[in-house]
Amino acid sequence: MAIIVDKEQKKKDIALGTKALILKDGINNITISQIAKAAGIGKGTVYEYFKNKDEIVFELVEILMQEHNKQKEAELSKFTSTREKVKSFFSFFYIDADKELREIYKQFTAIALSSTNEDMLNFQTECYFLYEKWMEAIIQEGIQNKELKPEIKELIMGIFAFAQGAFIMSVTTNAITDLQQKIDNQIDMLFDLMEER
Amino acid sequence: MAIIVDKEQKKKDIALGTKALILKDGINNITISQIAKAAGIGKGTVYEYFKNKDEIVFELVEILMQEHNKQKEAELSKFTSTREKVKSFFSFFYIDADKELREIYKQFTAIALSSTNEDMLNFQTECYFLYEKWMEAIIQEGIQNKELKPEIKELIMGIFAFAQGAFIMSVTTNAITDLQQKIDNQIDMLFDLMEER
DNA sequence: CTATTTTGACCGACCATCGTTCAAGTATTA
DNA sequence: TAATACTTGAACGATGGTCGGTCAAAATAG
Repeated sequence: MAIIVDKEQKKKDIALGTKALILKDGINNITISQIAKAAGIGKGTVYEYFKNKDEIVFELVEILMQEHNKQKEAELSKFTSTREKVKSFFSFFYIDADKELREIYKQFTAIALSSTNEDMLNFQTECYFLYEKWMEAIIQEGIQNKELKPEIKELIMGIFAFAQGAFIMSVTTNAITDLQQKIDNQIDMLFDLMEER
Repeated sequence: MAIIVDKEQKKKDIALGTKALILKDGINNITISQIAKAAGIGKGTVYEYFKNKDEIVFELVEILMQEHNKQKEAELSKFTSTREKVKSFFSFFYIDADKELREIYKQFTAIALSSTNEDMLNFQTECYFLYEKWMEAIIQEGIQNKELKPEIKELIMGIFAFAQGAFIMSVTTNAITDLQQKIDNQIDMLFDLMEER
């Protein structure tokens, strides 16, 4: 036997090594050669770890999302009011701290829309269910405290799609100038309707 | 001077000539040569009318959207209840009749997310404001009839983003099985909350 | 009316680039 | 040394995009 490299770790290293480049120019505007150079490996080696350029963005999203999820989980526990928890949850779409992940996520969404990839589908599905679970727990708390009417559940789940859509619109149109205001406002309206008084 | 062709018309002809191919294989999986062949012109001629492949999808979206908007405008006037009008408005995202436009729209969204193009941004912005205008008119009617509370306005505007987001999710995850049910349900919930009784 | 020139449309051979492959090479361990 | 694991960049093939040239219609000149 000879060297055994940790394939998963090396994938991560390569992806992270090209992160800056992908953020700056977008995956469609950079070449495999540039990627190899940025990651400090040979062109052929890239193909030992990734089938194509798109998969590198996928790997990056997975890494950064996982990190993000950890932070978010900690963050959520800091808030006491249900409303603030929900707002904090969706802050991903506008806070400056998540700017990089957001850009990668944008590029990843473009990829997901134009190719069909089982792994990507499964990843996105898992994310969806994870977030749904979180949100359910948050809401449940509010309902048990008698802060909220039980009917809020499905409405709040709709905020997932709303926030995603608003984000896409903010990128693809000039019509949405203040995404945070848009999202927070929607959450406030729903909570105002659903608060037990 | 020599022959003068209607450039705009020819652009449309070329785009429509490749529609089937783009629907079948996706713009990323076909070559300019294939496009030229499908449109019955030489490869060089494609570049007389389009800067690149993406612009052909853009042209197609413009053509089909315009057509779609005409039909939708007529369709909307057929419904009497505000709720049905709103539901009909968003049926674009699931009805079988709009399947083709939806596929083109999907590919176009991927393009819009990965490149920045002034013209595309403006087009999407115009669409957004047009639909907003329509929706405002529909809602206004309901408010004046005393069917609806005035507060519904902003909530319904949120449905735009919701529907867009739910559509994206239905394509990029396995979590959304019945998009129509999801959209209709959200509309029903909002209307139930906002109906004057 | 005919010949000549001008012009716009059209085209496909050509070029440069880039994704992908693979045979050769290097490093490590037994 | 030999076997194994991994790396690599030259080479290949495909494709997006360019460009010089052709053609036919229209304008103009004679």
